[in-house]
Amino acid sequence: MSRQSQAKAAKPESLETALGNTETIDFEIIELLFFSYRDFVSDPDAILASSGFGRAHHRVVHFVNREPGMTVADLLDTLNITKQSLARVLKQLIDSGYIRQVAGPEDRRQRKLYPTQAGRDLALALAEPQSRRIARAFEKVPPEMRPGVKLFLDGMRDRKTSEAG
Amino acid sequence: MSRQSQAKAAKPESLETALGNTETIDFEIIELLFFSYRDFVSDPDAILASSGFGRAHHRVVHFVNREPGMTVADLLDTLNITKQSLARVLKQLIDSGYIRQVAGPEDRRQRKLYPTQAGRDLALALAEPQSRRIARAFEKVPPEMRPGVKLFLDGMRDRKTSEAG
DNA sequence: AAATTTATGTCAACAAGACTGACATATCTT
DNA sequence: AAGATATGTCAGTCTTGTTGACATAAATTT
Repeated sequence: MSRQSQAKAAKPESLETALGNTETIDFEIIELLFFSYRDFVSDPDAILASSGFGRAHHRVVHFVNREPGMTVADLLDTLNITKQSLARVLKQLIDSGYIRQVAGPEDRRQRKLYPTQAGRDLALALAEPQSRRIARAFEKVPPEMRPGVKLFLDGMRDRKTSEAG
Repeated sequence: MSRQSQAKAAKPESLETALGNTETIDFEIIELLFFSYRDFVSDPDAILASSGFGRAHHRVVHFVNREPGMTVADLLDTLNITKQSLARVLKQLIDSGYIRQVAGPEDRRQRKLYPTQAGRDLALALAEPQSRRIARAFEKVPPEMRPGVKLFLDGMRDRKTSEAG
């Protein structure tokens, strides 16, 4: 935290002065992440708008499709939201026939989640434009550099401290 | 809304069946984008929580720092939100002394936006953990693949149809 | 000069999706 | 039998997005 800039009180807030550590900060990638994510979620948003669902529903349908049989607790861990937040959208998806619950065979307190056919259809419809966008973006990357994208994105995730945390 | 699933009443919804086009859809990158962005914004969120600001304030402070002198209209184009949404957070940032406005020298209707020293400090404090996360992620990418990341992220953006749209 | 357009601000109402806190129920574990 | 765990639910709050309507000042057009 070297805020040396405040020390030199000579100029009274010169307008054009930039940040001190500008050189060391990767503003460009920060912005690219913002813009790319903003546009990445805009595709499904348009589809969801017509069905009365939102982004939260999208996430639930996506992950239940990706891992059929996952429990409510699994989903909470994945989404990093509270159970009250999840409950609202999950209930709507169950009532609308996109997802159904089955009591766990071992532990009957658990509710294992499965997509219905409508749920699979919806997940696919939402993933399609996103996948097309990803394919388009990869076309601009030289083939030998493409594996780096996945490595980078994976490296951006928090490392799971499985427990003891 | 083709709810064909109800038509074929043969199988009573086999539980484990996955999506039809699973092969053609890049679910892996879709998820990596979700997880990486989720964790990417968690760093500044923690800092913002203590100052009473939110993500919306972060974006404004960031872009005004990146392009001092930008107008309100510029900011609206960048953020893709309504002026009423922007007004709320912008007013708070001005009242709190993080951003100030100057009437445009050519067009005096415009309000050119500049960060104060506090605004620059805040932008830097928020960018630092994000930049460190990005640096960590790049370490896992072979150097010759690194330029591909920027190309990919840029390719994910919507193409500006400057006007005529 | 008058009319219109543009840039910005503001009031009011609403919605999605996150949060906290409290409490209920069924089931598993000790 | 007692306690812990997985899930559900009620109720209220906050942030951040939306729409619609209207106000003001300054620039542009007629």
